[in-house]
Amino acid sequence: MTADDLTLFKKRLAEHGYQVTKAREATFKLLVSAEPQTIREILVKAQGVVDRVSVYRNVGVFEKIGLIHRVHIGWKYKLELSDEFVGHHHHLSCLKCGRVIDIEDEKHIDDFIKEVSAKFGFEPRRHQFEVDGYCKDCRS
Amino acid sequence: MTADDLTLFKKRLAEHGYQVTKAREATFKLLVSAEPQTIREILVKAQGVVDRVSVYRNVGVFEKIGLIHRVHIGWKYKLELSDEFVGHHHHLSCLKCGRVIDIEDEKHIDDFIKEVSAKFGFEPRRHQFEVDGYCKDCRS
DNA sequence: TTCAATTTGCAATTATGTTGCAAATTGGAG
DNA sequence: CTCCAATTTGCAACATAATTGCAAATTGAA
Repeated sequence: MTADDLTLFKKRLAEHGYQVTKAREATFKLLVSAEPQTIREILVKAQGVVDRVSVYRNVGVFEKIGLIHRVHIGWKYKLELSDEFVGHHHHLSCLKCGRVIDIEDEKHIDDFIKEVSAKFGFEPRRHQFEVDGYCKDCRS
Repeated sequence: MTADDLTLFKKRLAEHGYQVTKAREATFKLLVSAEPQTIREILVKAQGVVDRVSVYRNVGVFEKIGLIHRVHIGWKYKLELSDEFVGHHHHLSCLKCGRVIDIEDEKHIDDFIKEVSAKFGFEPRRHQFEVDGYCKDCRS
């Protein structure tokens, strides 16, 4: 993670009236260390450093202020940094090996969202797109 | 639900070597009664009729043989009948009132999946697309 | 440095999902 | 229709995930 990421992180917390604490900084760094990852993976890494409960609570805070979001990959959800850190993208998720491939697209998806939102008078805020299947190495 | 739906349901169970039981039929009817809905909502309705454990087990069976699938709406997952019952579609989900609007699209999404799958040698099996935002009545 | 407000960690609780097993149900053979 | 092996059910117990109350510690602003 870059120094800028950390600065932005602190800025966002302050903007929303949250304090910058050791637990929050540590938890954020765990989130950045690999992604997307499950809450379970984060809890394991947090062992002895940040309490389970604080991890849950702060992940909740981070989500609320838009620092991270949940992506549903297969059954479980994983946590991922928000677009301002990693850029907007979607996922190809391998059903066999679990590999996640980031994909970009603004044309198809955004066009579609605009079109359908206009049709229903809907005001879109977030979207998620995910494709499950078999990656190059796992297809038989 | 139509009589045809029930017939198809029984046919699919038989095809996969599963018995048609009262618990399964009751659970399927609960699934059809509203959708998409959370497992929790189904468990409440199943009170005194079908045991928790059997609901979980049969929902698992239904998923496995493709009668239903999970859709991730906001945080939670909901259960929805598969395409052969309700047709392939996606969702606009209201962050305020929870309303779910079904939307159709084959052009944008399918084109994009084809394009990106070819690029990465990926073999797509399922996909999910969801837009969260505010519906006509809830936008301020 | 001081202090009110926020946040943390712990213990306890609730929610969600799973497993083993005896009893009941199902569906096919006769 | 009756019988029976195989499947399925419901119960109790267990496992895992997430939340809550509260005293003690930390934070940041004066």
